Amino acid sequence: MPELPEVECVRRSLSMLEGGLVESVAVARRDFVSAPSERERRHPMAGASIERIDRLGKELALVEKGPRRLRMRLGMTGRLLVHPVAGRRAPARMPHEHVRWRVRTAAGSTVLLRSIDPRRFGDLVVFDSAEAFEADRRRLGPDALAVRSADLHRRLAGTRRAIKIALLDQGVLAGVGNIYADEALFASRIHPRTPSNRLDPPSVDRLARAVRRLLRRAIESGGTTIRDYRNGRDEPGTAQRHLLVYGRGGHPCRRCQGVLQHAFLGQRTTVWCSNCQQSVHMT
DNA sequence: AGGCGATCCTGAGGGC
DNA sequence: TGCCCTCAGGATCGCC
Repeated sequence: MPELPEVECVRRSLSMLEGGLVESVAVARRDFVSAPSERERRHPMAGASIERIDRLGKELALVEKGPRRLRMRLGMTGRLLVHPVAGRRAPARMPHEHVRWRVRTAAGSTVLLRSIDPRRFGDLVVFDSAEAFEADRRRLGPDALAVRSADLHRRLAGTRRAIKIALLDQGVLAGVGNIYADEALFASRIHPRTPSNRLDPPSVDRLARAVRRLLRRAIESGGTTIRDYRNGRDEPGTAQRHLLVYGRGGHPCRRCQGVLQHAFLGQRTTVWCSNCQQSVHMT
């Protein structure tokens, strides 16, 4: 469920971990973790000296001052929560808490990082080398927050798939999900069924600008919370207030007052305004 | 190549 | 109140 802005807000809320040391790890659900060895699967990132938490698209990575990398994907319902540990007693396991790390921070306090994911569409993957991690990351296209118009145009020129489908393909563009895809297409006045390779450079430029602006503003609002999303401090965001089309099928368009259309496209609910987004005429 | 369906799961919300 | 059905912010795989 979290898309790029939500994942970035989680990343920022984990900043106190940078420079910290992983003192212990407890895995409650081993099938939530993949790793190159059974030992690492049982104790992912044990003993790591944390260099930083980084992000590409919707994927986070815990990077140690050593060869290991932990890829963290939140799927639809994943959360990463950090909170201080007062005293020696560890808090009780939360429902669907699959892994917890005890971290001694650079500031000298002790915190708990917990991975919680009810639906388990997310996952945790340990890589034993920077090279293996980088190879995995090559699946992903450019980060949507900084995508260049010319780059996006080149990637869309090679496919006839509907633009809505292409935007959701993380190999084309990393970070856009169902909410921001619909919002960006509305903002740039592009019909979701438009074949990607039929978008001219000015249209792709409007789209790229809309994607960057919407994601940036959503981050500033702390992300979009429809139901589950919370950052690492368990705080919801407020970007849902700015949504113009997502979840509004059948309701009036904010721009022209016409009725917003909705249909399934690529197995995802897609909402658009057939008056404002006319780049393809329905047959 | 790409469209489609199934799959992995749990929980919230609506209708009756 | 309770039960059943539908839907959900994601990603992958196999089949045609």
